[in-house]
Amino acid sequence: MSKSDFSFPPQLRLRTPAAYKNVFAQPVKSSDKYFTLLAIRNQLDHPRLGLAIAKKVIKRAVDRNTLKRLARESFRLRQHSLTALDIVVLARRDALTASPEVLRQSLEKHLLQLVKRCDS
RNA sequence: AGAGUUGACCGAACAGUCGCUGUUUUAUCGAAAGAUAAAAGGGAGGAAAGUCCGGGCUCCACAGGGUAAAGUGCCAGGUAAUGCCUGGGAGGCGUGAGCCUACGGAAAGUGCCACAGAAAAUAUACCGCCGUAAAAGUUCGCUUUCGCGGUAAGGGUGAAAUGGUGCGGUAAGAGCGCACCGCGCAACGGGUAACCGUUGUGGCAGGGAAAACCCCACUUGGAGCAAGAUCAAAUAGGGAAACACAAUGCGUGACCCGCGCUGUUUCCGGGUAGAUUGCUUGAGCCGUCGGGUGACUUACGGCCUAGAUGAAUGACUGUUUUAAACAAAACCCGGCUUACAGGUCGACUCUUUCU
RNA sequence: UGGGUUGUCGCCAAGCGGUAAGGCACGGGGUUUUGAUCCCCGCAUACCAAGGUUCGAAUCCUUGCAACCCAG
Repeated sequence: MSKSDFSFPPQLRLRTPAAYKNVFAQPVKSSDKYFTLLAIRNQLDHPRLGLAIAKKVIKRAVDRNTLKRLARESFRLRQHSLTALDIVVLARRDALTASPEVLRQSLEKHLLQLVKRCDS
């Protein structure tokens, strides 16, 4: 966390299947009817974000992209309050019908909760 | 003014802040590969969709031929190619502009047409109609019954019944004859052709269905960028190329004929995870002048217009006819089909009114 | 992204152009002291959708919509 800006370079993303597998193995969970977030502590000095928006759950490509953007934006603006965590965001079916404002609040809440739980 | 027909186009715009992703330039670090920073400039569609067709590209197979299978189906042209497009013909719909059509062959063959009906395709004879032998009855006109023969006008069935209408003709009838229409054949004329017109002639024979099998003509090798290529930890063992070639057996990507293998010589790596590449300059776009009825196209000039890889276009604020539809590239093109708020322009038709 | 398969009552399913079997479930009745079993009756409700071919389509053709499988 050397930078003080809100950028979102490739280092802050999960990039390999192995990294995803690691998160899915023994995660700390936080979920509601819109999203399920999984997290695990990593060995780096910054958080990383992964997205798993299933085609089976969200049918249309436009909706999938919209949800991904929401999740990235939320992560980007919150990254300084997050510790060294690998986070994966899973979408659920109800996220399709919810408004962007509700989804954003949901994501913020989950991120804060994950930080609290991983610390404890 | 109203109601339509048709061709083409747009697909919220602008400004600011914070972010994402390629490209170029500069600077710093570095032996290099490259990394970081700054600036400039680029960054989803008309359908990017469905994957219904056609190609490019790549690998496999491949002398070539035959069979099968699949597709297409009026004619001509366009095109890289097509099941697409254009023009023409024929049939149908609409007052019209215009629109629609899987539109070859049913006398090459096989099969099918339930129920009903006499008969569903070699026509047949149930009720009728007509003639007539015999018998019975008789008011001597004829009637009835049962046979035989003729007939396809009428009846009823059915989705569909073996040319239609009229006149003649006949015992009753019948293309039996005639006229018109329809159909077939031939000649001539027009047209590249599909086809059209005119004349003559036959004398009516064989309904439907080929999106039943099929016949005829034409087309098609198989798989797909997760194709494939390069570098290359691990692991297992040989692998590759060239030349020659008889039999058996084996293999062979629809099948068969066919084809390949074994022997000799030469060379040395192999290929999983992963990385790089394929990856965007292309049957490209725009314009002008010619050619063509048109689809399209010759020549010339100009332009570079996404290339990601857990996968980029977003968020916030402000203004404007206001809360902006359908919808997201993943190798690339040409079509088709389907979805779509709202809007712009051109051409044409009909109705009403006015001049 | 590419390749392929399938859609028939609430569920499982048969159906080879001629008016949609069967089983389970469900409802009613009978048998039984009661229940199960068994028997009888019913189930107004089903061919994924829209066009086309045909006299007639669940079946043939075209287009679309869903669901599922495979490669990775």
